[in-house]
Amino acid sequence: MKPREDIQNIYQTALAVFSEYGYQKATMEDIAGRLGMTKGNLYLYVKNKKDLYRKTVANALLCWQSRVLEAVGAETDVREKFRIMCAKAVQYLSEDNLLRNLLVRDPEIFPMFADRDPYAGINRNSVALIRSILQQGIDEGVFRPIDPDRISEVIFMIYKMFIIRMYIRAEDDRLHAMFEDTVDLCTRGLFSENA
Amino acid sequence: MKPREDIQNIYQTALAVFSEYGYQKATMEDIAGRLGMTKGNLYLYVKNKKDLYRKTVANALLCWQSRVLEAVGAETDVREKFRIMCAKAVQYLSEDNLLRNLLVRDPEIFPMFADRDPYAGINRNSVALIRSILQQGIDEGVFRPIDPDRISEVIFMIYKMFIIRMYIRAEDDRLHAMFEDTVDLCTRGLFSENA
DNA sequence: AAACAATTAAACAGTTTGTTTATTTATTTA
DNA sequence: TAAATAAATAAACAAACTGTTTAATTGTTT
Repeated sequence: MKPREDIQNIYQTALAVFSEYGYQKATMEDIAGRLGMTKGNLYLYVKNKKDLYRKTVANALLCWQSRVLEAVGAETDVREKFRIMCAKAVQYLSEDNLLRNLLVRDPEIFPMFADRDPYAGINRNSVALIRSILQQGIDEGVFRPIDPDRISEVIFMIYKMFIIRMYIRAEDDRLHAMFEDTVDLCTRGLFSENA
Repeated sequence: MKPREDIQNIYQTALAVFSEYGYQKATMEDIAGRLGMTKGNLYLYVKNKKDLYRKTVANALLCWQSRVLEAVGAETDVREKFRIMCAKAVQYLSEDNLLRNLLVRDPEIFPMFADRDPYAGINRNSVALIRSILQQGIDEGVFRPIDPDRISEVIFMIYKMFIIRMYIRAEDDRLHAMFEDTVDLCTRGLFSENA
């Protein structure tokens, strides 16, 4: 007979608790209580608190990422793919109060300058998505023949900078406008074609 | 030489911490840290944690109440006084994220049906304000000669019901409209004067 | 009814917290 | 400038809490 509790539900519930209280103040008893079980039972589903936290965060980042992937996949025009990717990445985060609040509480999840990125694997997937769109654009002759490896890292760095600014001050609408400006600048360039 | 820390600042800082984490998870070390002192020092300013919480809440309720009192005092027409009192009471709470969040975490602060009200003294002041406006209106012949003692309790009960509904679901705009409907119903009655 | 699975309740070691107090640092006074 | 006083920190302490494990109980399946 399989376990009665779904691990996805555990991650979602854990996310809510970690988001509200942060890693330190959230207790295994809090999470177990929200799940309607005792903390002893929770240990049958998860290794320990730190592992639960790490997996909870990873799960949330993956969900966010896969939503973007899905939105992009629905497009055919490579330029639209790029624009959709940029727009949805930001939109889906702004809609996810739990993940955003968690990022506020634990900025190390998504560091700007840290030596080591705890979720590097997941972020590499994001870079890979960017790279695949750039490559497709170049192959179709719709994008200029830039270095897709390097430029995908650059785009991810810029994107990350905006994400960090946005979740710190979610209500600053100027940031959204500036982000759109940046997408426009990257896609259409600065120079007028007639110059 | 007087204490270096202002008790009002302590209450305001404590409110922020209790609001964010709730009484249980908030620690004296959290509060002291926000104040830039050690928890040992904090005990020179406050008796103990429970006492600090009680006074912090009382202080927040008094601030809210005195802002309403001040807005009402600026009016001369008794009908406007009544409308302003109703409107500002709700508006000031909706603007106070810290107090509202604290009420969400600890509904016993402002109970609907509890046997005992922990802040009865402060709430009696609110009832007294309502009563004084009703009495002035009756004295001036502008209000119908209702029982000011009883009706002030009734108005406070209705007001409390709305407050509780509002801080539980702060984003439900229908409640604001319904509250205004209620104020209108109370002030102008249901029957048309021409009937 | 027995076996197995899932969960709870209890236990435990380590950590944290509320509170107090000894010590140190800062300020004032003579 | 030294002594006295005030304010704060650091350390201590008892109690409570927490992460984790395990014995006992309850639920389900065979």
